[in-house]
Amino acid sequence: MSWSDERVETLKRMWGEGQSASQIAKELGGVTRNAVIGKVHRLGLSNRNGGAGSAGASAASEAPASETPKPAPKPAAKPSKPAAKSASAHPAKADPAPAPEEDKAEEAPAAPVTRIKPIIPAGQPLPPQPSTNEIDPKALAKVSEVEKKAKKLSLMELTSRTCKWPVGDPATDDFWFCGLPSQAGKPYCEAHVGVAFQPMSSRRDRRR
DNA sequence: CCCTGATTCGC
DNA sequence: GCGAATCAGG
Repeated sequence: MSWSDERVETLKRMWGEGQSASQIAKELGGVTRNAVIGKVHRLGLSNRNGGAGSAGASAASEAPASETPKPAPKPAAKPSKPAAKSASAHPAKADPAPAPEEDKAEEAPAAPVTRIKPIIPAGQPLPPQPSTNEIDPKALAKVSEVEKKAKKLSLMELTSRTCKWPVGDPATDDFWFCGLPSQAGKPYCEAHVGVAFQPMSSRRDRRR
């Protein structure tokens, strides 16, 4: 397999979308993630800058970017999920979130999305915006989505790499663990890691 | 343990 | 130029 123009294009696109090298390799087929990474480097787009031509030119100091101009209002999320405290306090409460349909440019088989979630106000292109953070709304939305396809594992079915996020009330029959694949040493899947580890900022105190 | 990207170096 | 092996995190 060689790096045909098309393949390189796909590589660039996916890399730009923030896809991991292994994902790209899998998509392209016939190459390993090493090959992908190697190519990425050779193309000089190892860093996620690439974009905006402006190659070379001054490369002295980087803008500190004190504040990201994000006009996106915060739709008072409804976080009932507990934030991992010190080293105890396990979350054990789940509220019947409506599970909004989050749709990306991924393969969406047949998702009758009737309700669109206008998180982004301005109707601009909105390319793969890295977004500094802003996990709250998104993370919560993802959790809701995730809980829909959670494997609902029982305690004994949990393995080293299954998400151990508890859902439901342990006192009822409606209790299970997420069970989705956790990634690295973390006890939770990506989505739950997102809510478990709050930036320690955000709502100082909750209204109650 | 699983994953990530980064780098090296023989080809 | 290519990519497996290796390195260095998480």
